[in-house]
Amino acid sequence: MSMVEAASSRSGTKAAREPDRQRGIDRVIAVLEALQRHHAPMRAGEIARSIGAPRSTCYEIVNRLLEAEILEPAGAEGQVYFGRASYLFGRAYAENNALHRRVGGVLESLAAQTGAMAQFCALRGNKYLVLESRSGSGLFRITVDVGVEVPLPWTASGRLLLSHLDAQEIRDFIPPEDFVLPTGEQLSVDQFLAEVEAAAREGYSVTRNLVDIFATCLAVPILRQDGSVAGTLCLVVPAELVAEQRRELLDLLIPAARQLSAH
Amino acid sequence: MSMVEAASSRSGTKAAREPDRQRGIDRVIAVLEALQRHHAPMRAGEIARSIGAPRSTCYEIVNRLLEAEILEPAGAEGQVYFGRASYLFGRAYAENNALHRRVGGVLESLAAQTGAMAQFCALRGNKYLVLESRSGSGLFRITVDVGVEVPLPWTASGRLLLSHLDAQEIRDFIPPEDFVLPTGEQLSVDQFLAEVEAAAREGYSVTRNLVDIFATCLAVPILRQDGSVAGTLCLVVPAELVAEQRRELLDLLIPAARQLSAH
DNA sequence: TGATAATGTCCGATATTTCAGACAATATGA
DNA sequence: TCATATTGTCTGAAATATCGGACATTATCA
Repeated sequence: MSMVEAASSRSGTKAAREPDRQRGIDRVIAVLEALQRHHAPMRAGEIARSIGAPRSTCYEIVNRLLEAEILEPAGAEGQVYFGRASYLFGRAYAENNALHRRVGGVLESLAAQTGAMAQFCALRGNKYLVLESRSGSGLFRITVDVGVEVPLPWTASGRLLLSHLDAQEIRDFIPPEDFVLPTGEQLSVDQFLAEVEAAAREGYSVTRNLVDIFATCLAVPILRQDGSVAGTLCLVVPAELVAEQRRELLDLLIPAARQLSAH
Repeated sequence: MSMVEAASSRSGTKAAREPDRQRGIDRVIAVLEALQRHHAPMRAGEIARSIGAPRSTCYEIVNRLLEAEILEPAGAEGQVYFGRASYLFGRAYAENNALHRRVGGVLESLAAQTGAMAQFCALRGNKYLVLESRSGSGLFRITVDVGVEVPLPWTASGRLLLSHLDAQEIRDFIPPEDFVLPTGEQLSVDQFLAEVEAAAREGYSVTRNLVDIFATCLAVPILRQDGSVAGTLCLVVPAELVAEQRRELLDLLIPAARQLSAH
């Protein structure tokens, strides 16, 4: 229920107009999520359009959030974006969350040892999300901005993050358009399901040339105490890998993820 | 106690009239600020007490914020703290804010060059706040957690952050109890005002043994285009400094702050 | 240049939300 | 053991914040 609601509020630009009038707190959350999705400063009017709220309401809310420094002016023409208070809330989260705290160091050492981009990823709604990343030493870098949502079928991690669902649930969970890769190619649902199953069996997932032309992505799950997947560690390398290189990287990645998993 | 805490919640704003009923959005903000001040997970009931809100209202709001992942469960006994969404909002701020982005690198190089703790600080309400810090190489480290509010008279930066106020305004601005140093010693208001004036004249401020027994703190202002103080850069060293050492550190600090100031 | 579309602010009515208090279920302590 | 305090959940009703729309300004563009 809440999942569906949250998912639709995140993905749906023009969600069905359910009640005539929405709760204030929901509007506040919608404003913040809209800004995060847009990933750049917006004007109050734009935000109102994007969340389907009356302009007057949106101005009211934005102004109050500005006062609290949760938002701040950003840009010369009345745009707003996240403010200092938001920053401090985020720091507080990172400091307090044991997993997150440990992830930083692990990513750093992975990036240093492999020269690749190392990332910590998780599920959010029905999308994949990079929560933390460290770039390797390589000249060419493959980056996904932290906080940007990406369709699950586009990523190696996506094959690991669905282990709590069965085949039918996965079909229902992922919107059909997400099976169209950024290259324009259509990924077959059956193939994806097979890959999800294989990933669960093997305990890792490797994909090639999915998002970018020349990139291999290796992902392994970080597990909670109950065995469910809390997130993934993943390495992105701008190259084909021979079997031996692949093994080497997995031999670094798997212990790293085990170290982060609840014992 | 709860009233005191609630009233002090952001000093200056519209503290005056408290109607028996508060806006939902204000309650949301109060909840988030209470958690940030407390700097640790809290239960819904505790939060209610700390912000002076009815318990039922507080539960309602906390539950909605949990759904949005702005808060998340933290601790075995129903405590909550900032969640993943808060983290992403904070990252978004840090990525978008030009000053903040540049500060990271500058602090790093200051910490590396001096071996001291380097911090980026600003004014928030009538308190001093560390927004970013990098620790030096030294064995003994002097740290203030990011996001913790500290009375202005306790810090070197505090002498620089008040340049927009005149003497009388400063007297009104800073609560009397803030002139009691953590050592228990009472700082005279006149002396503080003299130091503020000196800091403005010199363009830097150095304090000794204010917060901790063996620490010298050097701070210089980062200026906005209009000449007002946007924040400070500061170095904390666990030692007395002879004039020459002091000069050396200032010669690193001052250009660093100029580099960050709007040209 | 005039016509059209946005922007930011303000207002009154009413649908929604806050609040107080009751409640059962636990925790705490004498 | 009983008495007392605390927790999390619900409820109805009063109070207010949301909403639609109007209003001047300011952009945009034919």
